[in-house]
Amino acid sequence: MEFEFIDTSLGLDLKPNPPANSLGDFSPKRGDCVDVDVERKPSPVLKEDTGGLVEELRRMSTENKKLTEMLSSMCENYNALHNHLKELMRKNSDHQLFNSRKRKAESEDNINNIHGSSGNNTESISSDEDSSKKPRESTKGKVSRVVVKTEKSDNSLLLKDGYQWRKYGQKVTRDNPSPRAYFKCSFAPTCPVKKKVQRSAEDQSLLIATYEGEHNHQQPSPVEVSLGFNRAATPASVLSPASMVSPRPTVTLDLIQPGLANNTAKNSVHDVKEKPVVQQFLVEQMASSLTRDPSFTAALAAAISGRILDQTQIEKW
DNA sequence: CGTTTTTGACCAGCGC
DNA sequence: GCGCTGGTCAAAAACG
Repeated sequence: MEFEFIDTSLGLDLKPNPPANSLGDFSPKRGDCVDVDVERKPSPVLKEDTGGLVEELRRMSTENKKLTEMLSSMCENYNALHNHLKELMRKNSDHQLFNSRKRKAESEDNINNIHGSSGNNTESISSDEDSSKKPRESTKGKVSRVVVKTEKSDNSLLLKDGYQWRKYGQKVTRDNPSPRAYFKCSFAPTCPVKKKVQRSAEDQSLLIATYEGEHNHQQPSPVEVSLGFNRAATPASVLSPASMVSPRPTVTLDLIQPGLANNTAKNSVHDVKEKPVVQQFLVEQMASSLTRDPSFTAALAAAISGRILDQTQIEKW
């Protein structure tokens, strides 16, 4: 599985005939705006026919500029969020609290919490308060807990983390009124990894996922996930398939930056295994919220149609 | 029609 | 041994 960037594009090719200047660097410049020179002299023959078109072109050009400004504003917000995220992750790595609250002589062995936090969706390290497990479970592989902040309205216990899970049980536990869901990794038949997901008793918006064992296979690629390898994903958390379908280089967020998950140099862009799940959550959440925003999609559609129209007009001239 | 989810039943560990 | 509890199984239902 080799991908360096998480493609959050909406799967829309904004450039029927892509110019040299690509949007790929996610830093929109004023120059990206299609500044159609509507003042340039049309031929006398076309003058009458194109009067209305020129008017429309002018309007679309204005609209285009407006959209570019919106995009710039969005980029600024994104950068601010990104910085905030980095700040939070740095704090989290400083506050790795491992509680030794354990029942009886049960010696906890494999608690590996290497997940960070993100702006909207928050994953954080937590003590293993669930260690009141049967001895047979403590002999299994690694146990890690992830806390994910979800929307209040999202009541599902389904959690998209890049793997394919099959739910095999649900139980209401004594210490928490919220039911606990049990999942097995179903991407590989022999994968022993299990996951328990339960809402926090204190904060219903927090989903606590407990992972047991290690995957004996690679993480499914986004394409595989989009093709239905992750059907357990809830509609509220799943990324719009449109963002996965475009093979062309569109707007791409490079969220994988050294030191984002931990500060070691080995956490390079190419090291997919080290990539924390949280980054996918963040990207998916951002893309999801964007695609769910009717005003954004409407503006996007207007921009696309404007560009296409611009393109055809330029070609005609 | 194959896969996934739901849900009641069952099992095993633990405390009394 | 009994009851409680967490975890798993498996048949039925739901879904795509």
